[in-house]
Amino acid sequence: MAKSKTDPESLLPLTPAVFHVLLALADGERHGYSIMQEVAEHTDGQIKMGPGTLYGTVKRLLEAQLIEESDARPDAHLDDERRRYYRLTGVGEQVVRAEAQRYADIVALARGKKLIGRAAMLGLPVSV
Amino acid sequence: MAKSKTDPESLLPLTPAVFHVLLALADGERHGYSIMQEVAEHTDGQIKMGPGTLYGTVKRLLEAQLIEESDARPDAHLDDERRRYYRLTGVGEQVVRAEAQRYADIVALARGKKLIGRAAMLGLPVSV
DNA sequence: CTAATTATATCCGCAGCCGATATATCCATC
DNA sequence: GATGGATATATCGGCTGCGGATATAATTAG
Repeated sequence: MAKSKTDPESLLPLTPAVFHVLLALADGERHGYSIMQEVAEHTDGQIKMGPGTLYGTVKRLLEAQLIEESDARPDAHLDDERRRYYRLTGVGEQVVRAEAQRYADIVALARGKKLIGRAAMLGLPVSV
Repeated sequence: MAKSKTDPESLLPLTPAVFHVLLALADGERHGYSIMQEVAEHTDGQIKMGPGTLYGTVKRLLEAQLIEESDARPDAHLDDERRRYYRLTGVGEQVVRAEAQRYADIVALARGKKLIGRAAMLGLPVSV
């Protein structure tokens, strides 16, 4: 019995842009601009998400209730009023977990076909 | 110095459809229809690539010279004249390796954020 | 005070996914 | 040997959404 529209599995696969945004939010609240930076950082600058992609994606994620805006603000002297902070909802976390698992399955498949080595899958430096 | 247009890294990230096709060809020649079947099989039926996606993608991959048509035919009694077999080119293999590595990096990141466990990354069954 | 950076937001061209549709062959069954 | 369903390839067009360009304004650095 599918739980109506909030069934995590039914939302897969995510578009890469959506996945990257959810992934950036997986370890805590962030504002839009810092999501862009985090994505660029974690992909070594290979993927640079432009503002059109980011804010469009955020809008759709809010509508789908995978993320929600937070009203928590940092200390006044660190704050920037322009910022809008977002966090994962419960469903959002389930979805990003499910998608991460799907990615892991694909990586396992690629490993089975000898396209990459074991170290690569562990995300460890080769010599460990 | 980038090697003109055939620099593998510059083609990343691949669209999911392109990646799935290259992945299906990674362990040998296949014809179009069997690529569809392999994708459906390896994703547990979650992803079903329709003919529009498949043949459009194959066409673009041929133009980009990531795959090429093979004229090798199986034994006559196993053959089906309608089939068209494809295989990865050298560049195609480099590209699918690079993309698989990129996926592995993302999975490693997801693991760092505790979204999935270690077993999941190894592609092992999670002790049920 | 000025300029660059930070930060959010919208618009729109374009790529490409994906279901619908078409066509033809292969093969099992009657 | 006819009939039907599965196999196999191919094209078309709607639609989603990515992503660069553009706009605006507050913040920070110099």
